Amino acid sequence: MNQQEHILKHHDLRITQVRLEILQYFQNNKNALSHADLENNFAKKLDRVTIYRTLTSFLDKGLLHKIPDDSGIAKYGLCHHEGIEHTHDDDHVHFKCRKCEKIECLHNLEIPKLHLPKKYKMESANLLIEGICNVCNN
Amino acid sequence: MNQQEHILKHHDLRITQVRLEILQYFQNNKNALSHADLENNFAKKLDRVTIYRTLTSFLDKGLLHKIPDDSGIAKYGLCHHEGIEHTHDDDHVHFKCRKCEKIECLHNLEIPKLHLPKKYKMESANLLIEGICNVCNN
DNA sequence: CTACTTTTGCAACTTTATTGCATTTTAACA
DNA sequence: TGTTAAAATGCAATAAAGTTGCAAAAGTAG
Repeated sequence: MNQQEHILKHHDLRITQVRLEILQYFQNNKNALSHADLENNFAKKLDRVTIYRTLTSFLDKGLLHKIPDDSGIAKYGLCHHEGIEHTHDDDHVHFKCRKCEKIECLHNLEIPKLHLPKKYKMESANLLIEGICNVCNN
Repeated sequence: MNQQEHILKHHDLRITQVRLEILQYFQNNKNALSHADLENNFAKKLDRVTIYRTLTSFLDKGLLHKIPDDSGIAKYGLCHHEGIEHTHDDDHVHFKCRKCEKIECLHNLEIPKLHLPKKYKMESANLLIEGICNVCNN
């Protein structure tokens, strides 16, 4: 059983050709991907609906997370605890470049603690930073 | 000239019946609103397209801001410097309730400073916190 | 009031996402 | 390994979200 198969198994997902390919594509790509990105990449090869359903099941099983974005188009990124055991990391920092429009996860950054108003209970947090990324900043 | 008319004028927007009503609706509603929310509220009264275009022009003129959300549906909230002069506040903290699904702006909170990796330039930041809001937390 | 510009509503269309169902693939177990 | 039950896939149809072009109506400056 190779690495990807292991990851699927570990997330309680059946091992299928489609899932292996989509997982691989996410692994090869450090940026957040939308359904449209996948559809283009797998043009003719995979059905639109299959891609939607694969994204949904990856999401349900905690292999992917949704990335909040103000574009109005859902984007997804790998959760970075596929290796072996790890508690789920609910907090993410994402960076969206104003120039190239790409979104990436900044895994090494932590969201600072914050004091919420009374009776609010925080369960997760997502910080979206916009600006110019290291590639475009020359 | 009443308060709303003043706000429109101040944002370089023509004063029209449609805009006054939509602005009023945002003012009466402390939560983030989607196009669908407006469409329901103004059912039959306003055209879908007019609502889209009004949202867009409010956005362009800085009267509304988009709220990043992982639902894949664009949401909008009032920028809180309509009163008189004020520099544009690019940073927002939003709270989304897992129960009632409502999103609200937490105006009094500030996003803590963060140290970005080399060559990244930050221009704005949006923090989305999910959990249970004060109303649902009983 | 007039002339000009912007906004609105309608119709058509594109893009994004969902649902139902028949067929194929996966995985468990004899 | 072959058989079977359950889940995944592809296709067709449909729904929901967002956009474009154009003519009529409303707003604004002189």
